[in-house]
Amino acid sequence: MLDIKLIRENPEMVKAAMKTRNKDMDATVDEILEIDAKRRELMQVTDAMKQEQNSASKQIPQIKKAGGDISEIMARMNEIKEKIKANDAILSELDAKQKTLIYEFPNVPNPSVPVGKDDSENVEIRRWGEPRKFDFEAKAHWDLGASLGILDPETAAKVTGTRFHFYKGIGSKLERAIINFFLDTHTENGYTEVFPPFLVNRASMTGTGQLPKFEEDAFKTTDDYFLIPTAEVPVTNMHRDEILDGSKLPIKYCAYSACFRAEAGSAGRDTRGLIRQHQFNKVELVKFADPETSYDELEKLTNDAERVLQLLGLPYRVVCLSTGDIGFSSAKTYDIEVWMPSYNRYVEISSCSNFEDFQARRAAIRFKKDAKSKAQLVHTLNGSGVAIGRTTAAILENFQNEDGTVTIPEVLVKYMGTDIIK
RNA sequence: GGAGAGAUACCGAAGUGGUUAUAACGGAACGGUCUUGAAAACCGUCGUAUGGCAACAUACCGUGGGUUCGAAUCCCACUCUCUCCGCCA
Repeated sequence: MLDIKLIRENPEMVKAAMKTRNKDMDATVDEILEIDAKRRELMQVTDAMKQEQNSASKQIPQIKKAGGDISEIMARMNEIKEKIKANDAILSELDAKQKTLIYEFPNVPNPSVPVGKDDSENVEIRRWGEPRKFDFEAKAHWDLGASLGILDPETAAKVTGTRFHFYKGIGSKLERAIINFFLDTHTENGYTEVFPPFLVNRASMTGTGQLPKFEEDAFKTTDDYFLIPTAEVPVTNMHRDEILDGSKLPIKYCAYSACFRAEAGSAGRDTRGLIRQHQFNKVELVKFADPETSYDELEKLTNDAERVLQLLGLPYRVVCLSTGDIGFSSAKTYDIEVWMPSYNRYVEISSCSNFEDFQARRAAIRFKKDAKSKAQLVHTLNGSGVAIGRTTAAILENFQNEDGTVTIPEVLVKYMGTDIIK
């Protein structure tokens, strides 16, 4: 969430920033400011009454002890008591209203983000590898999955529903091999591996920005636990309400998790294959960084995610999302897109973002530069490193052979115990 | 699932209706004295948020309500943690 002081002091800047996101938030900004002014005014009046109440409460026992008359003071206290109660009720109402508005208010994009109306104005930063030219008719991964007997959406549809998969045999092993390869690569690169809970509470979902605005996108259990849409949620919230040691920054985690997404509003899109599932696997990278270096850390994090694709030999490109396409909580996002022959285009496989202090303010994640300095908000970053299901799809499609077999990338052979799927 | 104990600041912990909750006491941390240096000892400092130009004020004892002129303390509800028993991958 944004700092109320930022909105208070730079309302026009905030309004303009929201317009670059194609969001006219002028009325909301004005409403927030109006509530803020009312709140502060009432707060001053009420605090003064509380002050009177506090000092009177100290005098009462002394007057009583001295045998004085307290009836007059008591009458005044009774009067004040009611007023304070009434004011506090209004104040908490104003607070709640303001909180709702601010919690549902998007982040301000970083000035380096290209201004654009939607994904068509994202800016390509670099490409790696060459999309393969097939001298035979290349199959989509769902067809390969069926012919090789390793992907089974039909049984999953019976057991659960659409947008779920059974992986079978060597296919299941491939998914597992990719997870292990990614975790090994990132831990060798200085990330601490964590295995998080896949269910989190409401406070955690609020901390990273999924709630309250996007509740319909989340799966919720009967006990008010939410299935995580990404490991970003449990891992970032590990340090919720904490003050971190500045000398330990940046803190870097990698985590495997299953991810659960309702995919509300994407009916009819990517209905075949592994691209858009209600449950998918992902290895996530999360960083807690000093604000002074967080944008360097974003570049490094993106490179770290790219590295696993390079090692696999999968062609990809990196795009910087325009203001019209970046997510609610993000200040800047790079998407990594892998070449997917069946789509004949690059498809998102990772999203690397700097949230600046947007999540840290919600989740109260701070750090002290050293023992003497005041606690300040950290910058949080994360990126997929990378999505597993889409990697499986990309491997099947990019490394397929004319006879319907699939060649396993060199780096995965030791995890697979074979160099071919047939 | 049954029984019990607990939640106070960075950590431990005292406080059971007012008159020291910034909060006793101990430790950690920070500054200093001493020392060639370190340790020890001694002295000092050592919460957060909000509002206010400031002086300062207010709020915060797991969370939310209630009683009271006044609540960490009394009442109600809830959450979480720990111990024992049962069950269980």
